[in-house]
Amino acid sequence: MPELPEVETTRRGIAPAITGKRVTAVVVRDHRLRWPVPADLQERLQGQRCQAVDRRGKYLLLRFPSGTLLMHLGMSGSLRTVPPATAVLKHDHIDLVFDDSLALRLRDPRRFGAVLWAGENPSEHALLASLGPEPLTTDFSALHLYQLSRGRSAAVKSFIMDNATVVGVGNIYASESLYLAGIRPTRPAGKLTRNDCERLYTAIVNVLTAAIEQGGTTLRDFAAADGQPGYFAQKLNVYGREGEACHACSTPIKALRIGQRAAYYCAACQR
DNA sequence: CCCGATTCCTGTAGGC
DNA sequence: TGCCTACAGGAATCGG
Repeated sequence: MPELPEVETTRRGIAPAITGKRVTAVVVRDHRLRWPVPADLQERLQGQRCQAVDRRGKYLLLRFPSGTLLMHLGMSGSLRTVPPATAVLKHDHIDLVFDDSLALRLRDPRRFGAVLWAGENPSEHALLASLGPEPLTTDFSALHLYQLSRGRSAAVKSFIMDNATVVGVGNIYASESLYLAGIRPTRPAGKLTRNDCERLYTAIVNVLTAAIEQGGTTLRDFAAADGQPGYFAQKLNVYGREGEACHACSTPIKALRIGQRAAYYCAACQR
């Protein structure tokens, strides 16, 4: 399930492989993603050189002279760099072929991902315009969490998973961050103290940073551009560990549903 | 504005 | 073994 660390791992994998290379072919085998893949992708990209691969939240931004290609991995998407002749498997929906020698191949079984053309000012694109701060930059802070949460009754877990609060925190890292911060996921966001927000801020930054260092979390589908899994799953404290012992106090981890999503926490360590 | 529920999709796991 | 159902979740969208 690609969250920020998985998308960043993907970015780091594909950027050196395609930056500076020219698109020689675009193959769209299935245009039915979250939104239809633009029919004019080939003519927009043909002959264009990829200038950079950036990331905004969980979106990858492939920069070309004529504009930016937005890619989102949804929940089951992955990007690999493969020789163009590599056998196509089920769910391999799109190839961007570079210099006739390398294909950037999008695989997405559940098709929740997106590939969209954003033009020359992608930050003005509707999908990017209202995103909150990047968690690993100085745009994000404890004060931001504190101020934005005032008067909010939603559970803090829903609050930090909202991309308007901060980008990149999905279901796994939300539970992990709240565990590290010692905060129950059900707490109304508006009841967080300044100190809570300090600990939550630090926890989010630390957990995302550590996950990137491990190449992300592979539970089932996720793989980096070279096909390798991420190893952060070995470091999870609460996610998916219902009934297992808390690493700190041995209390069995509890699970519940918040906003139709599984949440995991230690009732002893988190208040 | 805010918030919770619904929706999209397919593979997998669990129950019987 | 096979069939059925529930569940996984990013995030837009909708209804209250």
